[in-house]
Amino acid sequence: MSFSTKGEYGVRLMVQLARHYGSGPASLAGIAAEEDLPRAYLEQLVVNLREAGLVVSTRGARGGYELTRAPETILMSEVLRALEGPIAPMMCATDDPEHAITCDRSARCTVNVLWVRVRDAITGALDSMTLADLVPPRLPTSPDELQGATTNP
Amino acid sequence: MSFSTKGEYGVRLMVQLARHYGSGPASLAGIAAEEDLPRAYLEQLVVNLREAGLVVSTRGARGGYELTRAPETILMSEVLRALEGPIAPMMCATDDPEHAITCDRSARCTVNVLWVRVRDAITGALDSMTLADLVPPRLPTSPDELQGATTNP
DNA sequence: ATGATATCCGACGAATTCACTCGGATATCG
DNA sequence: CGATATCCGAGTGAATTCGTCGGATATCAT
Repeated sequence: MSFSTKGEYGVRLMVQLARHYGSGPASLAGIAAEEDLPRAYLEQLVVNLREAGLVVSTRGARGGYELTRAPETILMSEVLRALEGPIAPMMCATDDPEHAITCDRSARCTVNVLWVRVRDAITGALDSMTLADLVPPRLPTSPDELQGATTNP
Repeated sequence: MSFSTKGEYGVRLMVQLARHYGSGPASLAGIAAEEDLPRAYLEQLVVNLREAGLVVSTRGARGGYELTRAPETILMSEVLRALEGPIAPMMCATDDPEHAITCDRSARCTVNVLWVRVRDAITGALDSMTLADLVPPRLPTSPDELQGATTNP
């Protein structure tokens, strides 16, 4: 019962992109270095994020990835769905109406309600957080930050 | 992001034991037949349930397994912890204080709060349900059920 | 006592998934 | 042109999952 590294690394990747939000594209090589993650593996993860429309890429030198929306508007449920597929603690309780599989036991199956409740609990928690909630706050101790940074813009 | 068949089969096994609760031990062979599950595999799962003190076994002919407590008092969180180990969507957010592993990134890691919230959501959902909630209600349509069964005992 | 029924226990194995790596094609900036 | 990136498909070693199998032990019924 756990998320894979796809979810873990992907979320950390997205947090980094959130930090760079508004300052042009960030390269995977840079993020891989900052987070100490395998670059080639991130390359695979980011495909899902791009296909989900959460990030856009610009190719070539000085290229990279950036968020398509402000971090405050990106729900963690969206991120994890993109990375790990539909949220479903059991195949008979999937999030995705497309992949909904009614098991042959559906009639007499009383266990289903358990998985549905667990699923709803998970999606509820993920819906309640945005990427912005995971971005580490800028420490106001550094003098050069007092220039443009304001706590109440 | 899903539970394994260990969790699925184990819960179904426990539901069957809940149905037989009070009528002596139920054999794995019988349950495997009722639920259409591989008997030899159930044998492995039930070890965890026994070690967790949720069931007791009686060996020999007419033996089997039975719940150690009433279904109403058995939380689903207990069942799934016995079957799948500590509830932890990520290793840095485990349920079990023994296995608590503070990752080396703990200081600067802002993502941890996400997994903790997800974990708490899951455990909350599992804590809110007991085995009794998953036992299919007896249908009152059968005449011979009207004898001893009452909706308000 | 004997045989049928069960749990108990360890080992084994096939299939799948995980967590990557590698090589090269394509696009863009300076 | 050349450095820097994304893009894309394929491959791989290790681990996990999902079982199976064989036999030892314990108990009940006859």
